[in-house]
Amino acid sequence: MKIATFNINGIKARIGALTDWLSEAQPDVAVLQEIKSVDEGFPREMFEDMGYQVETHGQKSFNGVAILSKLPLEDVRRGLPGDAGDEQARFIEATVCGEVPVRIFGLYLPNGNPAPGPKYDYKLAWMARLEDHVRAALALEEPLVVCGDYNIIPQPEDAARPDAWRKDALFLPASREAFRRIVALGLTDAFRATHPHMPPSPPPQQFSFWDYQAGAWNRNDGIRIDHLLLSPQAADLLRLCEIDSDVRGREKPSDHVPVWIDLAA
DNA sequence: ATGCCCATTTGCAATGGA
Repeated sequence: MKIATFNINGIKARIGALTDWLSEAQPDVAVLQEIKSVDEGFPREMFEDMGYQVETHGQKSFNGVAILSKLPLEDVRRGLPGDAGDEQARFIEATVCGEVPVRIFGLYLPNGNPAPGPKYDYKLAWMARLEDHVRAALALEEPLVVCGDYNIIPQPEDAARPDAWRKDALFLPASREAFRRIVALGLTDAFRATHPHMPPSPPPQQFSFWDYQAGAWNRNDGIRIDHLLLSPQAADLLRLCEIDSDVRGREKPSDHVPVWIDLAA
């Protein structure tokens, strides 16, 4: 089962790039962030015609998440529990009914800049809610994939220029601590698990985001902020995790690229 | 040190992104 996460930065602007990538990559499940569309505005028929079931949780102009799946989806839920007053569309979950059922959490974690400030407080509060929700899901001891745009640079090796991010909400110590607390519940970073750091020959750096500005892509000035975290039962099925970096060099690209796993399920 | 670019908006300048 191939499961991909992809921040598309606007569905209207990305219809061509997304359908091209889906056609060639053929993921069973595509978890999307920043659709920047209300549910009624999402071109669902286009993806249904490609064989996908389409579940969206959108809002006007900003944010918005979706799950496209070639396998049946069950128990679709929208919104991150823990704050009934939170109106930002940043979370969707569903169970993919393959040979082995896999629960998928699709998230678009708040950016949090500028830090400190109310936006940063919202980011940390959102992460605390995510931690609670993941803890409860892990208690079921089933295959679970918690994936999306985390807006977190976990380690210095996940940025081309880590010093440039020291005071940014994506790399502040409190942000990374909150991320580590979630991982420490018992999740495995699929990319790190399949691309282990083995000094003195570390693997080449790979990123999932390059800013549109200042020729970041051409200079490979990127960061790795899109992650797939796996429960132990999902990690047991992990075969492969790769980043489709070449997508960033195409026409009208998103500033993020797809990251995907292959599970033996 | 600052801005660079891109997407969206009951749009034509402002906001959010990271």
